[in-house]
Amino acid sequence: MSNAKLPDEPAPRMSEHRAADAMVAEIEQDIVTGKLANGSPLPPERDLMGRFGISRTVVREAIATLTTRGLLESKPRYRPIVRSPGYDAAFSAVGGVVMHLLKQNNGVKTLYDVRIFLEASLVRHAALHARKDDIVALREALERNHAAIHDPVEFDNTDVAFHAVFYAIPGNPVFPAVHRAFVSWLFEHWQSMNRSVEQNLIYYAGHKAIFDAIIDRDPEAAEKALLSHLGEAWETVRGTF
Amino acid sequence: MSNAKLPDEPAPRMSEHRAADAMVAEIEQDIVTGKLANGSPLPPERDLMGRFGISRTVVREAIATLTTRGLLESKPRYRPIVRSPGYDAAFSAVGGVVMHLLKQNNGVKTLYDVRIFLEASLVRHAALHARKDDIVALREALERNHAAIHDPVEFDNTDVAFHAVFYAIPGNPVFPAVHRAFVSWLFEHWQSMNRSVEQNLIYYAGHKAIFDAIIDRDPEAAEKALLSHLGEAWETVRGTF
DNA sequence: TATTATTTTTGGTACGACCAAACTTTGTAA
DNA sequence: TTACAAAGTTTGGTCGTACCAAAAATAATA
Repeated sequence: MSNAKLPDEPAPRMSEHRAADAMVAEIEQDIVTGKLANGSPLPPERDLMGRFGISRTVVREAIATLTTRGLLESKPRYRPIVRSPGYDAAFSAVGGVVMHLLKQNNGVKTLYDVRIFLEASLVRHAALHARKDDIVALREALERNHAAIHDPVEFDNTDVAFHAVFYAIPGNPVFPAVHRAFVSWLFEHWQSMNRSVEQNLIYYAGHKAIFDAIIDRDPEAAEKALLSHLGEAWETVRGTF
Repeated sequence: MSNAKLPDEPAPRMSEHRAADAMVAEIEQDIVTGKLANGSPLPPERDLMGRFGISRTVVREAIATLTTRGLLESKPRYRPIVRSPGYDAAFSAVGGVVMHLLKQNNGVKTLYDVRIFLEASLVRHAALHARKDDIVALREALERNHAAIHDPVEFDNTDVAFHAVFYAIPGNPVFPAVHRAFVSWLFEHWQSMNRSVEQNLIYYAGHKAIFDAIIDRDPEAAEKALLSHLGEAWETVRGTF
């Protein structure tokens, strides 16, 4: 809430100053300007403390800050890796909180409902605005899904991939990122359930119904099919937590 | 040298272990179980280091971790405040990354488009499913907006409040949180522009058109009105960055 | 009782040190 | 010459101590 401090010049404010801010700001610049290439490791902490004239304590704090901002990716014993900010980074930053939210009352259902709402809008959008290549992508995804009906693992993958197409159609990079976030948050909750072939057939039928409605350019039917499909899916997994 | 030999842990398990993890896990528990009440301050760092048998360095690192997870809210010179995880916390956790994303190519437009997409779906939903009290809330928000046409600051507030109603109608706590996030991310980019009364009249007319469509239970008209309204708004602010 | 001065607490930062894991270089055998 | 293992060198993780200044708490005063 009140911690939205923009990286502005610290001229007027003073008491709000943190020693790590200087390094954070500069490294931030180096990353967005490409001076620090994406994927490259951050210089050693001992170098940084020399470069900025700060103690290692502060260097490490700065690194922590940059990590939470998604500009660095740091693993336990390794050098932090530079990451240019992206939409996926944004969502992965919330992973920690979301885990708690999912555990509390109706947390999973609440998030699943959001997914339903969004995806219903997306299929409606697809029915209205999907272009030829979008349709092709959908058809191919559907066929791959059909071909994997007897392969539990692959069916899940093609299932996710089919839905992913809808998130890609608007052409806005936020939606695919949202989808990946949904998958990573929700899927693992019922990942272990053993799908039967009959189950897969039902799911595939759901996908097919959505696809057909898209072909027919019928947003109402598409939305209805999607709602039905996701409703079924929920019923089969609601007991797994 | 003369340092007393600390009892080496006889069970140094896997190498993936971080010293701060123990404290993070325990405090996490204390927060979700309410042992640490929401809004209360975290115990002093020096107490924590005694309680967990770790150095202050590690205590501070644990605090940083808990902060990024949205379980603590720490201001520069003050004690961290306990915050039970909520959907708003999730979004504020991404604030840092989003700032960067907004600065890059079309960042604001990309996010604004998402807002348009979502809000279009929300007004459509409202047209179809709004209940009496939802309509009442909308009407009251609209009236307050009308009454504030000559008050630039208050007009902005009532503007936001009117749109907020749509995010509240589905009854899913995620949507209001999304709305607040949108506002905090997008609004400040054009907050400073001086609205004229004529401008406000146009905006109010947009709100009114949406409201009327809701009353008519006409989702198509509602969506169209919303699109038109947000399109106008975009045109007036697109130059401010 | 309200205000202000004073003491104590506590977070922010610095230094220095040590360990163990990761990274390099070197040495040796095939 | 090459492959691989041993030895040496970074470098991140953690600890401990110390000091300062800003909060918080307490005492003094109008």
